Amino acid sequence: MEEARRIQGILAAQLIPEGTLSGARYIAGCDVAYGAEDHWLVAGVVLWDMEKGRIVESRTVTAEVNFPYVPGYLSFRECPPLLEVLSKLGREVHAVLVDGHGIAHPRGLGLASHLGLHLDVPTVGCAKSLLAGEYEEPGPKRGNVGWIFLNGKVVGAALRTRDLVKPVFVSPGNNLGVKDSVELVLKCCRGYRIPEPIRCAHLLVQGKKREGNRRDCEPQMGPVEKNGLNP
DNA sequence: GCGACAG
DNA sequence: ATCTTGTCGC
Repeated sequence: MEEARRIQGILAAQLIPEGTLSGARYIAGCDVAYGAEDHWLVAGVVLWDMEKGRIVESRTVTAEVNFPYVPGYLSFRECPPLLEVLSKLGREVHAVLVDGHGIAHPRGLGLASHLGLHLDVPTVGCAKSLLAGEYEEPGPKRGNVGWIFLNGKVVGAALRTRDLVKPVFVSPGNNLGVKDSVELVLKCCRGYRIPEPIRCAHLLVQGKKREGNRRDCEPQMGPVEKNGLNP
């Protein structure tokens, strides 16, 4: 693990803290679901069309788990499968949203950042809880933000994506700034706390995991809206 | 040493 | 993350 930590230091220095999203239409959202005993996983990606507000493509990949879950080292576990599934997208991708942190990380290299160094588009981390630093409680309304501070710097924001609902923690991965990252996540939220691309990717991998997990063809009728696609 | 700790 | 159904509230 010391080796991984050393690598994070080297890679973090290569991050680009700025970029643009002008004209960004296709946003990829990705997530990972784990099988029994943490032996295998399902990585999935969904391409969200900002213009039409719907999914235009989705892919999944099943693989073996090759790294343990250790807080602060999530990227070594999820980057490989996520990069593979992302490479399967046929259409162009303008930005990537991922379940986890970007630079709001102990050593400045969260999953979104590590992933971003392998891609050529802006990446943004959107986590459900804080990993490092401290944050100011945002106001109660949708769109309200409270900055996340780490080592005296603003590395992200606690964003209220719905009135009176717990905020999500947004931080740039690579090739984008804090403000634009927050703006993108908010624009992707459609009535739920989690931005649509990531929420759909989550439903996608959960569904994939279940069908690969069941033996017979039992009548499956789930609450998963239309198989996790186009809400 | 003690507490924290993405998914 | 995962084990898991219905239920209370905005």
